[in-house]
Amino acid sequence: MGIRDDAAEVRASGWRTLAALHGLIDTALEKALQAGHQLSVVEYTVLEALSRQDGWHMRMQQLARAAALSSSATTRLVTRLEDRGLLSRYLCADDRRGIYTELTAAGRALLEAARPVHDATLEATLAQAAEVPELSTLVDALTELTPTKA
Amino acid sequence: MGIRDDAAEVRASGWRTLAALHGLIDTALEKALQAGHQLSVVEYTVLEALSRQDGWHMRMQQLARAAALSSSATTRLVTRLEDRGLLSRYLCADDRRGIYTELTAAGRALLEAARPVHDATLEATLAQAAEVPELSTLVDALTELTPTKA
DNA sequence: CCGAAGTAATTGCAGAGTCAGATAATCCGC
DNA sequence: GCGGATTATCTGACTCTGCAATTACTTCGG
Repeated sequence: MGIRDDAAEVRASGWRTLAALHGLIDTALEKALQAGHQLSVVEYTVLEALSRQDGWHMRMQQLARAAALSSSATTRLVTRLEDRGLLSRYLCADDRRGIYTELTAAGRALLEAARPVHDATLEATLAQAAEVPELSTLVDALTELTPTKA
Repeated sequence: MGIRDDAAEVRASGWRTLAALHGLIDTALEKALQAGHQLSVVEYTVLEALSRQDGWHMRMQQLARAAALSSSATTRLVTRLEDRGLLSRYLCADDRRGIYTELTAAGRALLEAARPVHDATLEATLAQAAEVPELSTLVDALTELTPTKA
């Protein structure tokens, strides 16, 4: 029981804070995107990831990593989006096991329509989190991160 | 399209980083706890939250907040844990709508057995994340947070 | 060139989450 | 102290996820 060292407790506490902030943002985005455009956060993430590959395709596997999903979940997610006409699948010539996905015009349009909602919600939620003592430090750290391509 | 300001992009990028790190840790903990003690991360979180109320009960609602779950999910989660004999429910005398939950001896024992696995996995995963350029800054920030009661 | 091993995507199944609605108990104005 | 509004929990219907098994294609040693 008391064998636990301080460092472990610090890490555990940090992890709880991270999880709390993540949950807060995730829930807020989920509601806003759902209400405004019938999009879940993962769906938005996928569209966004694809758009950043501008004009380019992405394989299912890359998409799975970008969305932090299993490949089976990715298959179904892509199917849902394809059914809604937001992206299209096509076999790739050089490796016919692979399947590429590409945004359709409708997909791009929906993404651009949803982006302001996403960004505004994110900003508002971060501001709100900054008011919570336990979260403010992490929020500050987050906004000072050097932008990466991640 | 190009109307998006830099600040929004910085926030979006930070959010992606946060989500990536969260996903990494969550998945690692999930696997480790599942493999070692048939516990999911939320289940561990609930046991841990209860233990920090030492000897004290917690209402379903508090538990729901602590685990970032809906109340219905909390009901089922508590039911699962109760079926495994890890905690017990009991009505509270002063407000008979409320239901208190309390760790059983078995629950405490399992938690103490799982804690080292949890802590070690957390440490290892953070170390691993620190090696990833996009994540290292956030990892550093996280380990320097002042411990809170959150 | 052939078969074994490895990789990409999909599908069946079971577990766990949300929302909406039901039930039960408390609180409050009259 | 009675009826309506509120609050706490639970249940039913449905969706999404991951794991394990399946199919299809590529790669590579002999």
